[in-house]
Amino acid sequence: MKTENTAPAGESLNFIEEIIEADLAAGKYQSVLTRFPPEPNGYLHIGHSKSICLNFGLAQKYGGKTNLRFDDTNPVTEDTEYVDSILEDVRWLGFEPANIFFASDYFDQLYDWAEELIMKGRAYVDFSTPEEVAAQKGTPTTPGTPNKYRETSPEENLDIFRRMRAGEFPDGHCTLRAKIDLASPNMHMRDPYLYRIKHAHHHRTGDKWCIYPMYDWAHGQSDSIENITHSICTLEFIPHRELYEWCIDSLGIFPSRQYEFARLNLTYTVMSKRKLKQLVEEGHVRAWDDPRMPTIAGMRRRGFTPESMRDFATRIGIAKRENLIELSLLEFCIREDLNKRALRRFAVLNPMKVVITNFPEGQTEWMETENNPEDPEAGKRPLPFSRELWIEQDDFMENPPPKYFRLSPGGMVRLKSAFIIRCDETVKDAGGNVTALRCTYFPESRSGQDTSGLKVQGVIHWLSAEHAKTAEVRLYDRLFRVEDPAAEEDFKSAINPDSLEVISKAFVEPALMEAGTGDRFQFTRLGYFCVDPDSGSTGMVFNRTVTLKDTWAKEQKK
RNA sequence: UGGGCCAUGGUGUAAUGGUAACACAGCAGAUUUUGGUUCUGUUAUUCAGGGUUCGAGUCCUUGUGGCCCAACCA
Repeated sequence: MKTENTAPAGESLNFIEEIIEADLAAGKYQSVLTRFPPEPNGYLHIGHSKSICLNFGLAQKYGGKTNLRFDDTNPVTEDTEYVDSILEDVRWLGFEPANIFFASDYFDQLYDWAEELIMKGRAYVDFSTPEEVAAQKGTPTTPGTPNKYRETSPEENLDIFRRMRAGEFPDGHCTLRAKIDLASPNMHMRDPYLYRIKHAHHHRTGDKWCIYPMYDWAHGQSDSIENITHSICTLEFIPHRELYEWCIDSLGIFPSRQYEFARLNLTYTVMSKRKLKQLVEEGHVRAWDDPRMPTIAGMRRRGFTPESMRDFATRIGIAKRENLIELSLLEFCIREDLNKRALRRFAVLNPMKVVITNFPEGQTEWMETENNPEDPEAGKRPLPFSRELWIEQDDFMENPPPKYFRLSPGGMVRLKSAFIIRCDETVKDAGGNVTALRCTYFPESRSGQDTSGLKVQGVIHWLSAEHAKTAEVRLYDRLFRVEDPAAEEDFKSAINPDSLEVISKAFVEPALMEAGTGDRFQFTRLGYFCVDPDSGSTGMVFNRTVTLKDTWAKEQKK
């Protein structure tokens, strides 16, 4: 019993919570309104999960609300498939948006504001090519130079802009640019693009528009329209903040404010949508929801729980420092969650036949074993024991090293929840490989009523060969061989060729055949597994979510 | 070489001028019919120099290092 009495340490806040509490204390806002603004051009990944947990978590903590807003200003890369998956993923994580909006809901308003800006003399239509504009922008160390379009009158600009909207010009013919400061040390303030011409079909507005607003012209105003108080994004948007505020100030609208935190990086993982998309499209993984992918859909299929992902998000914290989180923390989170909840089942992945020579043929004796030692309420289940069994190949060694607790010639081991057996004889094939074991069991060593007086160090799992069913089991390993694949010259060269191992004929308890898609189990001594949606009439398929901690394997590597 | 952001154990995150802590990882041990779980112990931290102060991880200053910014992407 601990008697130490530490002072009631005040809860520590992350820097965004500090800002919010200061704003609330100052009466700046009555309540907190955040938003999660994904672009529907790919699937959400665990980095987005960090952002979702932050935005929704802040709102929950301070009695506010969070909108889901699809940032759909670029019709050529966006698709409703992604809209659907994003909404599903947000809800699966356990959050319900207060509103579901689209930046495209605001296209009319955004357009009107652009005309307003033109009439104020703060925007102009530019017919320069992208190359010309780049040259005119200068470099970070040299100021840009204005071109003739910068001096076009508001009236003429308005006329041309309206013709842009009317579809008079082809793609790329001209753009609308803000007239700010070509000498600004912030490159984003050197007359940024506001609108570009794209004769493209939009997933929501159809063919209504042939000009589309750029991110910088859409995002801050969208926040403002929704009265977002704290607009939270990642570090790379810091240079955009000045422009974000310029737009809002120029229009005199609700002053949403932007704050930036460091995105999540995970060891042995890539986290950019572009790279993830590449993995999918080039077939390095099967799909966006491949269980090896760090996408929310992939992790769900892999067997992660929403609870474990939220727990992970809180444990990694929020700060402005670049970070690279160790995968072991994620594994800890899912193991901790599943250890308490997952029912135990026996499965033998790499089978070795064991014949109990002193057990009668054709006879079955029923054992009983707990469903979850961490949860007595989970109850017990019967387990059939018979003359021929399957055990794991790893649980037998002909020439064992010191401290090997499992079965070896002449050695004894306990079959969990059943009997102690002794290995009397090995059966070998022509190549000298051990193919089966002939063992003796000790009837008086029955689990729970052991009067044998025998002591063994090892306990292994097993399955009655007569009763076992077969299933496919997919074992996953990290997708990359190096800690930071994104730092490689070519990240794909770091792909782990052994990230998937398929065991097409593993043995499992009969009870497992009734499991439904997504059900999670601990295969005793092996790891956590869940039922893959590929399961069906042709058989059950299990995905390994994560192994159990294995201090013996670690010892072996030394 | 313009501007911006950042710097605390191996990895993250706290400490809000007053004993550098928590988690993961590591190591050692106890318990265990999962080499799991649980429990105990333990290793290891303020980028560098200067300054202010009774006292600096924190404030000032000069460096150093890392990251970001010149897409008709977000």
